[in-house]
Amino acid sequence: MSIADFGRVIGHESRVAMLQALMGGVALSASELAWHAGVTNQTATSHLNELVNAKLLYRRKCGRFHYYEINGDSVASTIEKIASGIPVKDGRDFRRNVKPELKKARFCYDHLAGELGVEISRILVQIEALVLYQDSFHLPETEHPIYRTVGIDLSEIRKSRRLLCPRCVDWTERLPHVAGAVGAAIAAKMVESGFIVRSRNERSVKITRSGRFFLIDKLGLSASFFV
Amino acid sequence: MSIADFGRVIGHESRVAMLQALMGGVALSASELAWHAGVTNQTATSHLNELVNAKLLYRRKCGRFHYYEINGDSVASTIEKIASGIPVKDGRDFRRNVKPELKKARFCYDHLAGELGVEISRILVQIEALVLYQDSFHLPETEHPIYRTVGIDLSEIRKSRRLLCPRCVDWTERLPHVAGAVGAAIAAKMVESGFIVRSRNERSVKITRSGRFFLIDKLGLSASFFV
DNA sequence: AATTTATTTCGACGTTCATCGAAATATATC
DNA sequence: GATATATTTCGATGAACGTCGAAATAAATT
Repeated sequence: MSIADFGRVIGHESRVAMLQALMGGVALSASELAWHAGVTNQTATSHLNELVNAKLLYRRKCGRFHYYEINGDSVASTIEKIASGIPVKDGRDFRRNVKPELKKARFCYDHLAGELGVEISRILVQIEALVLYQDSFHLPETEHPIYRTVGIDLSEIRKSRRLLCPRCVDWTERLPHVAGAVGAAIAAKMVESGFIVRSRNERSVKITRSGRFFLIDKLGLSASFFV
Repeated sequence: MSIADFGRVIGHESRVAMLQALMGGVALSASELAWHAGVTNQTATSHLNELVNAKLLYRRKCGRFHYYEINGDSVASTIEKIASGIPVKDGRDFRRNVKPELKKARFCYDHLAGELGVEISRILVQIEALVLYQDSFHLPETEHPIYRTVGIDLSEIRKSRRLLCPRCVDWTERLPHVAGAVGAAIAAKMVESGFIVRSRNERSVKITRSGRFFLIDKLGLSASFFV
């Protein structure tokens, strides 16, 4: 593949957003990547086909889910080199301009991101309801009771062909939050229980009063988190 | 500049051809780069403006000549990283498919390239009519008599605002040949003297019988060069 | 078997990009 | 001053690209 072909493939924000979402070796599904790129699934399919044909991404099917990952270290390091080596017009840290409500808590496709997503993930690891092993989340062999407390039946979730708990890198916090079936189940159950509500712009999330109580009392979040 | 912007800028063969012609730190003029890219000067101007705006190239004027060079080591190393790190569809060495007559001797804009261009440059360095210093050609302080022998008046050429003897990297030989005012003068004088003639396709060059005599007798090329 | 979810295919539409002929401008040379 | 060379500007043209609605396909779930 020539330099020009490579340039052409990465020369669009949608494809770059997908690549960046996958940096760090995680696998994400087509719909999740469509969300990250801010396009419809049809457009995402078109872009993903190009990335796979260019051998930048690797695709594997798992039931009806199509998972994509970066195709090797050399691709990742090339993207990193471009990101770090090219002259910038504007060196400002884009994170300074994130709306506070998006930074605090928001949906990332169908799971939680932002400070809330990161903090929940961190606490689940701390109480050993999740294991962070070699930069990836895993469920422990013995089911932690917190899932029942929240109303999540892990044995049912385990039956899914969807990845259970891939690590999603938070673009505002630059720390990981849990995605996949477990991440989605946590988010769905919190909506169902009235602990969080989606805001009108469908991205940011408001934590309700009962949600605040639940997060402090049951999950052990610090009260200072809500200041 | 974002990854996508960078990708878009290098995502066309014409701009990549210009960047590649400039790898190694040489400076080439707009018309020379148009030639390398295989486009008209108007098209080249458009592309060069983009490369300069993206801060990949640096432009400086010298009289009516506009010279371009790679804008720093980080740009060069990023391009090299892309060239070496990306997955290739077809690993064949493209040089295998070069027509023999193009490989042997051809014009590169207005100076000689191919085996002939490289060999003439090598011999000029050997007899100290050119100095290869820090990967660049230079004229020696004392004018070498070979130029008068060929019919070239260096004192007149020195008056030109054009670069005298930049190093042009031969894409078939991967060795340098001399470009600029000196390179052009050598080629022009050899045409004028009937030592070489342009072929009908305007790229390859045929060495005439008298040219062969001249190159062996006056410049010291080995007879085996013409086998 | 019916319904739902994930993804792809199809086709239309609008935008972006790269090209060059003609003409103009800037910088020499004669 | 006239002419030549290097380069740019202008405008038109055609190709390439990215989008999504509608519909279809594949793999679940009910």
